[in-house]
Amino acid sequence: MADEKGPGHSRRRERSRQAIFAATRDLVAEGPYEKVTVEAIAARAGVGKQTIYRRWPSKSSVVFAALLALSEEADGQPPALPDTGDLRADLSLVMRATVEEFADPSFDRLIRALTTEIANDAALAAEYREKLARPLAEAKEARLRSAQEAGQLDADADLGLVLEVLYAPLFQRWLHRSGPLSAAYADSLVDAALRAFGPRAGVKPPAGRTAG
Amino acid sequence: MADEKGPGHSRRRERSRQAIFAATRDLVAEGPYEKVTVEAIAARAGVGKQTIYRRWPSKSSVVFAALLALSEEADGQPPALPDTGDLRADLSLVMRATVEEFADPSFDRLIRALTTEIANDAALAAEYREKLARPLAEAKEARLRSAQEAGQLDADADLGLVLEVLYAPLFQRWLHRSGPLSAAYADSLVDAALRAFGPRAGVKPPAGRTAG
Amino acid sequence: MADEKGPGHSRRRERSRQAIFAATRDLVAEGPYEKVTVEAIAARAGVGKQTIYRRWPSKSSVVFAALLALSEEADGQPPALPDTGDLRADLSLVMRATVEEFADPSFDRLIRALTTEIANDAALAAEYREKLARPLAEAKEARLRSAQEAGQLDADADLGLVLEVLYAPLFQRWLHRSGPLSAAYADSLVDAALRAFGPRAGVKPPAGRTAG
Amino acid sequence: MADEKGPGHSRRRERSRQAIFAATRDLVAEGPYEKVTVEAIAARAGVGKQTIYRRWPSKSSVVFAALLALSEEADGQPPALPDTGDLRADLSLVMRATVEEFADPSFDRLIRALTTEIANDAALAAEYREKLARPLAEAKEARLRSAQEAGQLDADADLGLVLEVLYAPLFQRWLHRSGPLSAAYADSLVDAALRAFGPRAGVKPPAGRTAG
DNA sequence: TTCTAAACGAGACGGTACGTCGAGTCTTTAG
DNA sequence: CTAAAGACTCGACGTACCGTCTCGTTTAGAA
Repeated sequence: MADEKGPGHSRRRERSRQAIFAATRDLVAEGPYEKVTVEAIAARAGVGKQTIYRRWPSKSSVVFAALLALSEEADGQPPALPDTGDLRADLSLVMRATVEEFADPSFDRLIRALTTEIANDAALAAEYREKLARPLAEAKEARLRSAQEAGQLDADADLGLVLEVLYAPLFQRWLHRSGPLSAAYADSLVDAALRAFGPRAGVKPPAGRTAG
Repeated sequence: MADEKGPGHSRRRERSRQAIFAATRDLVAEGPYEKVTVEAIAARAGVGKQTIYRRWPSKSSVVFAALLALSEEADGQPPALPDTGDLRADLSLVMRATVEEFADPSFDRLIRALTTEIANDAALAAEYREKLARPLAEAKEARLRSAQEAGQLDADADLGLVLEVLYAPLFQRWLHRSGPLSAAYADSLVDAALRAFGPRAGVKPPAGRTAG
Repeated sequence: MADEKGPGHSRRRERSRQAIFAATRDLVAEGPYEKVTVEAIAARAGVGKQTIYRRWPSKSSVVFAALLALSEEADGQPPALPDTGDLRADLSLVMRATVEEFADPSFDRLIRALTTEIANDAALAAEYREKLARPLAEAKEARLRSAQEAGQLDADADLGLVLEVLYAPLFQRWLHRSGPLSAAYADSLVDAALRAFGPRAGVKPPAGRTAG
Repeated sequence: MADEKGPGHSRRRERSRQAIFAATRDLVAEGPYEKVTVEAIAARAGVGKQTIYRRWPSKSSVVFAALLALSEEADGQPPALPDTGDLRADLSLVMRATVEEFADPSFDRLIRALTTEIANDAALAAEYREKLARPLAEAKEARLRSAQEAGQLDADADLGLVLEVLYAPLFQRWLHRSGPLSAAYADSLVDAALRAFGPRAGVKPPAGRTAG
């Protein structure tokens, strides 16, 4: 599964790989996306263009791989969300953190680049879902499942849908710059989600709570 | 209201304008977005490149203008949503229609191009919100307000937020191809929105409905 | 002979004609020839492009006409060369004057432009010969004929050839910048021509000089 | 002597260089000079435009280099003129050959293009003198010097001037199309030059002929 | 003096070529 | 035997002019 190159050119290989990723990330974070060219990446990484094309088929792929690696570095362990038992508080915390991430210009540019590449390339989109979106979604769903089991969410709730109702409005506002991204906005989305998917009073009492 | 070009080779001007828009739309709808070049547009429109650059500063602008014009043609009158009095049914209808639009490959490519251009150009994004998104949002909010007045939505509901909860998940699924866009999905979003923003049972009974 | 325009918008016509010529000459004299464009001429002359194209078929023609007009202005009367009776002195004077003309940067650029246009356009070349070169050559030949009759040139000398031997080396040096254009050089050409075409000693004694 | 490019993709480089030169020469020889565009050269050579611009700064330079290369190919050895001992005959031969060259339409266009480029670009003119004109002039002067030593030319004659008197009239007639280029014309130039620069009878008897 | 028709200035138009840039490929040389 | 270096083909970029084509606007002469 690992790279496991027979001889030991591994060192060099890995060094240039990291240099390419770093250069890519810096360029994306720094400036306008049209300045992110393969030539600029190669130059900044101190690498030949062919060393890039040997490994990735297109600029999109490099950018994508660089951002993917970014999140993989951070995630030695799978991402986990806080679980204090207070679903509303935990969700609010996470949503507010997301809002703040989007406010960082570097992060903004990084994600905007990623989104742009993904939007027009179905293969990349699939890889994105597999390697980035899904693990994150699973971590989030885990927290929701815990809440569901604790009767804080409707037993029938589709947890994927809950996540969409929470995050998609945030994402869309950010992408289209169609409104302010504030803590209050984050909370209002948490409120809406909890109203939509919270326990339905009197109708479906949480399992195992029969003896009120 | 009309073009009313004071002086002008108005005929020619308008003809080439339409040709440019048509060519742009065709190219975007037909094929991969990287084939949509200013040269291709000019060639297909039977127009000099300069005629394009004289009017728009960038490819983004032309594409945007072409799609904008598309919607302006359709909208002699402001868009209006069905209002049968049955909010759930009306929303379901509209959401299902949206789902179907996204299923059309031409429309898909059109909107994907628009989204991509907008994502990386704040000025274009502003124009998009002003000229395309807002009128549509207002029409939708009008329908929701009618429902609110009829007590089918909570009186305190932020109608913009309701729209986001309805549409953003749909949009995100489509953009990221992260799940099927089906009628059932549309309905589940309507359900969620109505649970989140429907009248709060027993708390705020709809005005004037005391005598059931 | 004259333009014989049916009606007579002559004043305006003539004004713009002069403006075009002046603008053309200024542009040619000022700067690099590639900056001499029809658009630049029209702009500087305060004239529409069509006013130029209505009268001349190409940039070459305008430039040519402008320079032609320049020499026609000067030449109310046909050009005449000094005839003091001393052929060597007269030729030296004229050749030295030519050398000095070529030293003037404006004149240099003017003639260089003219030469360039003429070299690649046989029709223009014909017009040049007819309207500019021939009258000048005839004036010069007249002076030579006078000398011939005075026995200062061989009676059989081809006067056209004499002029070529005098002027062509000068012209070529100037065109190719292949050597200094000096008064001494002018004189050495006069010497050579006189040696080549002067009276052949003892063979054909000048008429009427029998009694030395 | 060789290009000696430190590193080098020499094979490819040389192949494309030759292709560019061939294409340029063909285009110049074939047709009107305004059809000789960098794009046309690149297309015909099967080469990217950038490969041309990487090596030469302007169309002029390419054309010049192509024609220069043409003459360098021919001249493995330095050019030499016939020396039969009979100066008049040798000059007549060479001048007549020149006249015939100018009669060839391809050669005519080639030289006309070269002349045009050179006339308006002092740097190119310098290179032309250095690399094309001078070697040729030196070969011709060598022949004249031989004649001078044999007493067939005046000992004081400026050989450069002799060449100018011989060739400049020919060149000018050709450039301006101001008269027929014939064998007779060539001979009349030889006659004139020999009269102008031949031994001055009785004044300076040729060296080494003391014992007349 | 008013009317009429040409020529006019202005400048947009369909084009061609410019010279530059970047994508992705290919080749050479150094390590 | 891989990687840096960088030249290569290709094709789009955005600009400059070409020569053509309307547009109103003078303007001079005829009515």
